[in-house]
Formats: sequence, C-alpha cells, structure tokens
Amino acid sequence: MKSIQKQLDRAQFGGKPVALQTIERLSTYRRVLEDLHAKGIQYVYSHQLAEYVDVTPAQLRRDLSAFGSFGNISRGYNVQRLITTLSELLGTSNIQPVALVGVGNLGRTLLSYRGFEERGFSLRVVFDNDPAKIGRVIAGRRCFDIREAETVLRDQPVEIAILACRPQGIQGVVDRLAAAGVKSILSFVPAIIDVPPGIHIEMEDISAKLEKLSFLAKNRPAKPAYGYEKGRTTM
Amino acid sequence: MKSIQKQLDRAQFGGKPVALQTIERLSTYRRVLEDLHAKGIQYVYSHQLAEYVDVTPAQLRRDLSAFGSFGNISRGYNVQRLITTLSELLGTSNIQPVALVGVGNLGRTLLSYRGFEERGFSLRVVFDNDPAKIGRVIAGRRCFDIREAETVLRDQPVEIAILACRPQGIQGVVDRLAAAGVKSILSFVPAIIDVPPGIHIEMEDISAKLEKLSFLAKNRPAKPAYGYEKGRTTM
DNA sequence: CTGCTATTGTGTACACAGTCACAAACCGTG
DNA sequence: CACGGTTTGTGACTGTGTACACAATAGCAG
Ligand SMILES: NC(=O)c1ccc[n+]([C@@H]2O[C@H](COP(=O)([O-])OP(=O)(O)OC[C@H]3O[C@@H](n4cnc5c(N)ncnc54)[C@H](O)[C@@H]3O)[C@@H](O)[C@H]2O)c1
Ligand SMILES: NC(=O)c1ccc[n+]([C@@H]2O[C@H](COP(=O)([O-])OP(=O)(O)OC[C@H]3O[C@@H](n4cnc5c(N)ncnc54)[C@H](O)[C@@H]3O)[C@@H](O)[C@H]2O)c1
Repeated sequence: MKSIQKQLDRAQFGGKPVALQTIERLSTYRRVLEDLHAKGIQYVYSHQLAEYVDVTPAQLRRDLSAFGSFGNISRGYNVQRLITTLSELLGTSNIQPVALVGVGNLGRTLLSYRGFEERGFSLRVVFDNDPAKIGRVIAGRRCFDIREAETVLRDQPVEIAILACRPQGIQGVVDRLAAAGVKSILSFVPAIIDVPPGIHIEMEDISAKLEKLSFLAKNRPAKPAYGYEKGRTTM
Repeated sequence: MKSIQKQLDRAQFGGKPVALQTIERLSTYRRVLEDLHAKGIQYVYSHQLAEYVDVTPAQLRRDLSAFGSFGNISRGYNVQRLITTLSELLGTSNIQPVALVGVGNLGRTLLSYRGFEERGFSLRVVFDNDPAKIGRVIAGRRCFDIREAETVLRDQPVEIAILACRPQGIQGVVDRLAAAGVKSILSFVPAIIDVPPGIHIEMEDISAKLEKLSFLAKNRPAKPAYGYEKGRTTM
C-alpha cells in the first residue's frame, strides 16, 4: 500500500521543462480571454490581462514566453489569436472525447453537465461494473462493462478518463485504462493508486480541500489589515 | 471584472509562516494514518509513512516540525496520537457544519455523499434562490433563501461554505456569506469572484484540471523510460 | 527623420520549498 | 555500563518558481 503526492512536478514542451503551475495558469488566461472576446475586445496588454487574473504582468509574459512570442509589441496580444494558441497548447482546439468510469451519483451529475463541452471535452465513453447498469443507456450514453475497456477503447480511443467509481478494485480499473491507451486520469476517488508508467493521475479530493479550508478558517493570519489588498479569484 | 490565482500562498501557525502545500500534505498523512490505524498498526517511522505517501522522510518530518514535535525518537510516531494531532490542526476533531449554496445537480450529489462525514464535515445548511426549492426539504435538509443567509447563519454559524450555484449573481452570494461570518469558501463555479477581505476561496475548476491533463497527455516527456520509477498517488 | 512613450521578451536577482546530512536522543544487547 | 544501531528534529544548502528591471522594438507626433 503506497501512494504519492509528487509524481511529476514539471512538464515538457519542445524539450524545455515547463512548470506545472504555468500550465494551470494557461487555463485561467484562456477563460478570461474568452470573456474579453465575448465583450468584443480585440487586443489586450499583459498588464491588463494580468490584473484580471491577479498575476504580475511579468509572470504572464514569462508563462507565454515558454511557448513562443505571441504579442505585438505595441498593440499587446490579439485576443482571438491568443485564445487559439492557448487552446492548441492545451489540446482543446477540437472537442476531445473523455471516458467516465462509474455511473453513480457523481458520475451521472458529470454526465449531465454541459460545461465540459464549452471547454472542449465530451464524456463519450461510459463504464461501470454493475450488471444492472451495463448495457443500459444513461444520459444518452450506452454503459459498457469496465472489463471490456480495452476492446471498447480500441474502436473509440480516448486519452483522458475520469474516475467516479468506488475505491474497491480501483487499481485494476487504472491498470486496464492504462493498457487501453489512456494517458491521463482525473480521479474523484479517495483511494491509493499505483500509477502505471507513462500515466499522469490528478487527484480531486474534495474532502482534502475542505480540510485545507478548515485550517485556513481557524488559522487566519494574525494581522488582518496590514498591506492587505482585496484579492480576486478566477473561475 | 477581475480574478486571482495567487491570493494567498502562505498560511500562518503560531506566528510562523507555513507553506500551503504543507497543509495539503497533512490531509494525505491523516488519510494514510487512518488506514494504518484500521490495520491495527500503532507506531510508524517517518520513512515508512513517507514511502506510503511518496514523500521524502525529511519532507514529512519537516512538515510536522512546523507544528511541534510529535515523534518518539526510537519508536517513531504513535499512529493514534498523530491522527488526533492532525485532526486538531485541520480543525476536524469535532464534526464541522458546512453551508451549501445551490441545490442543483451538483449540489444534490454533494448532499447525498456520505464521505464528508467520515472526514469531519457535515453539510447542514442549504441555500438556493429558486422559489420552487426554497422551503422544501431536500435530502433531509430544509432549503433556505440565499437572501436570508445572514439571519440563518446567525442561529447556526458556519465557517465553511460550498458554492454549487450558477455564475449569475455569485458575487452577491459571496459577499453575503462573508457578511454572515463565513471564513472559507470552496467554489465549483467557474466564475470570477472578488474576494472580500479576510476570506479564503478555493477554486475547484474541473474543466481546468481536464485541460491540464490534456496538455500532459499530448506533451509527454520525450524519454518514457529513463530512470523512471513507478509513482504512486494517494486518495 | 527625430524624439518620446509604451510594451514585449528576457537576463538577472531573490525568496522559498524541498533535500541533505548530522547532532542529539533513545534503545537493546552483551 | 558502554556501545553500536536507529530515529527524530533541524541547520545548511540547493534547485526552481516568481519578481524586478532593462534592452530592444514599435508606433506616433511634430
Ligand atoms: N458523490 C459525491 O459527491 C462525491 C464527492 C467526492 C468524492 N466522491 C467519490 O466519487 C466516487 C463515486 O461516488 P458516488 O457518490 O457516485 O458513488 P456511487 O456509489 O453512487 O456510484 C459508484 C458507481 O461506480 C460503480 N463502480 C464501483 N466500482 C466500480 C469498478 N470497479 N469499476 C467500474 N464501476 C464501478 C458502481 O456500480 C456505481 O455505479 C466515490 O469513490 C466517492 O468517494 C463522490
Ligand atoms: N454539474 C457538474 O457536474 C458540474 C461540474 C463542474 C462545475 N459545475 C458548476 O457547478 C454549478 C452548479 O452546477 P449544476 O449542474 O448543479 O447546476 P444546476 O443548474 O443544476 O443547479 C444550480 C442551482 O443553483 C441555484 N442557484 C442559481 N443561482 C443561485 C444564486 N445566486 N443563489 C443561490 N442559488 C442559486 C439554482 O436555483 C439551482 O438550484 C455551476 O456553476 C456549474 O458550472 C458543475
């Protein structure tokens, strides 16, 4: 019985290492840019966009510079073009199929959520291990036996999977998905998992986030108003 | 229109600054310790626990040392005692009431989830702004009008709230909660929020995590097998 | 064409999380 | 009682993410 926290703290792009935090900020930039685009704004300066995202302008420019030069030196960044660029970097230019394992309460909620499509993802392939669910159509998707993952994903390959099943036997699920070519996994399951080589697993432990918030609620910085600035949070 | 990513990257404990990542690891330690406890293990060495969590033993000891000295020098850490200590630090020794805003698909899923109780949280107070839901009892909780937040939370104070509502008017919701004494907020809503002073907001943007995973799936490190060790992931 | 202003991209400096390595403390054993 | 073995807690160091500050560049006005 083991587990990890670290697993991979750097990504690669064009041979150069990129901080994972940079990738996470790209999502934020893209979302804010979408809002600006919806407002008809065509160009934006780094200091403007940076203020929206509450990041220093230098941080924003440095983040982008890891992938190339996208700014016009005295017009700033073309909103439309930057959105396209970021989408390409994140791999969401075209809508991307995603697999879901576990069609319980959480799984069904995710299936009926429309927000994913807007961000370039589509929960297309659905698995479970409950005979009562296998073969049935749930939220428009036919539910497959998890044991057939390799077969099903051969016809309809996916790179990303979401885990919303019970902890029991989850290791087998992960190994199966890895064998079927899945590259990345988002897990809502609070269980310890051996990560197969070449796979990246992202944990979404809601209880852990609550614990963090609980700590912060009880250990507030002693001096509430000293150089304090109203912060902002995105998304 | 603004937003943030940073907002607060250090916590405080006893006047000393503590890295936020340390807090997050405490959750992991506690979870693994619970498993060990369930197995009847009474003492554990830092190098053992560290291996389960895939952290260096020094990291583990350093994390704990930010809060005191809990280890017996040649017996290691008392599992039971360390669980208690971590629970106290995280503020989950006694079950803690949490408010939920928005009883839609996601909200109802969270309400019916039993995992929170096991980790020391209880979704007790429920709000919405839909007249069809206000006053009704949903999953055993009576649903209140969000506009009455301040009144309701005066009788039943909570420090933590979860947002599972629509983005529209979310700023008003946050301000109301802050005025009602809420200290920490976990938001599933992909919207830009002005954070009132003294409040901490944690974003849970599932689409952003998928984007990160998409990037990693497409930009895999060039050399798959070079000094590679099978990693582990917890929870 | 020249000078002025404003912005991008980046070399450099800094701060800090994570690692190393060791002194101090404890235990068991002979 | 001494001693080798083992572990904790922590000073010192390193790696790296972020911030600063400036050179290079573009536009524009006169
Ligand atoms: N519901 C929530 O709000 C919530 C919140 C945080 C985390 N989680 C976690 O998400 C997971 C799912 O939660 P839920 O409330 O939907 O549970 P659930 O019991 O309602 O649904 C679980 C589903 O997964 C299926 N399943 C179980 N084992 C499987 C396997 N090995 N392979 C394929 N399918 C399998 C079951 O048949 C069932 O349909 C749990 O691990 C839970 O801890 C849930
Ligand atoms: N459902 C998912 O899987 C999922 C995943 C990620 C993020 N989210 C986000 O979570 C939020 C909720 O998602 P959902 O699928 O449950 O939506 P939903 O429409 O089913 O439910 C939203 C609920 O919030 C209530 N509400 C709206 N505005 C409110 C306000 N100002 N104050 C109080 N209550 C209000 C509505 O009356 C409704 O009951 C959305 O912002 C969504 O983007 C959902």
